[in-house]
Amino acid sequence: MPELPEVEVVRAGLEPAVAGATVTAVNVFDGRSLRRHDGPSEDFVDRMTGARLAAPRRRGKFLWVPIDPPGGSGHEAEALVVHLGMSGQVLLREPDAPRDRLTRISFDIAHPLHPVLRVDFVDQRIFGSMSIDRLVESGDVPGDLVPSQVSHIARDPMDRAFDDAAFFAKLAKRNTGIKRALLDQTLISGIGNIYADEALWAARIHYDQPTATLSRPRAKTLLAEVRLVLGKALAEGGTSFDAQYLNVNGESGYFSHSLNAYGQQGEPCPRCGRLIVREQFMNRGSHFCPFCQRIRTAR
DNA sequence: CCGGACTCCTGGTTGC
DNA sequence: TGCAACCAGGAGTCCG
Repeated sequence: MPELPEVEVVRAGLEPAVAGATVTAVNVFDGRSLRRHDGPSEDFVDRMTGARLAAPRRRGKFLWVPIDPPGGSGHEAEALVVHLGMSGQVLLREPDAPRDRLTRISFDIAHPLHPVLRVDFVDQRIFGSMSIDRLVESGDVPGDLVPSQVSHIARDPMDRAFDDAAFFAKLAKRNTGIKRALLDQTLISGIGNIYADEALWAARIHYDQPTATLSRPRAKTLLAEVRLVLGKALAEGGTSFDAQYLNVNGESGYFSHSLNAYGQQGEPCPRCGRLIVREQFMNRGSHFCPFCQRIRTAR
């Protein structure tokens, strides 16, 4: 599932292609991908056609491209918001390249510095979406704008303005399990099931350890491991990235060959050799080492 | 505030 | 071989 590293790879790859480009045509093949757009498909097409695109931005798993609509000034700031959901991909293609069967939305873009390109939004399961949204003040950093539908999403741990101390304080006040907290995008964003399991394994913390009983040093270790695992994935996603084609979902985008816990049930724990277990938790799988990762009770 | 259930959805895999 | 059931889960909403 696309998590922070995969979305960041898309953002970075998209940037040189779309920043400064103009949308010359929009095709909506499946309106269900506009579920989060406030208006019909025609409205989306009308407002995107002719729009000038700025450099894409990201918070957590949300991606957006600020747009300058053809109308010009007087209009409030807007952005094309992209969420990849479970299976979304953004592909940059030559204008005449064949389309993926599961392409839901497609844009033709013209750029003053390079040839016309096509941007395809491919999404098998349609949990992802595109929408036009207005930009609002993020609230903590003046002048920092985010789409209104992203305003409740916390900053992600790779964000310079992420406040470690505030995160630890909120964590301590929560009355819940640590994995639930890691997956709560309003507390810390960008982490999904894969990297949650990986970071918890690295920090030797059980997924259901109550947040209130997690000592400050262990919480610090966990946040450091979160950043480490996201950073590694980012580096690997970056190396396999081909400037011509952005591929989000493919196995290549994930550093599946370096997973220690996720999907490793039945395999020996790389640290202690005991078998990794998979348990059902929060309607999904939780993978962990039952020896390295035990719930610690406060004494 | 918290957690569980439910919704969106389809391709690939499993099981009979 | 054929087909149906099952599984994957990000995020929002609703309810107890």
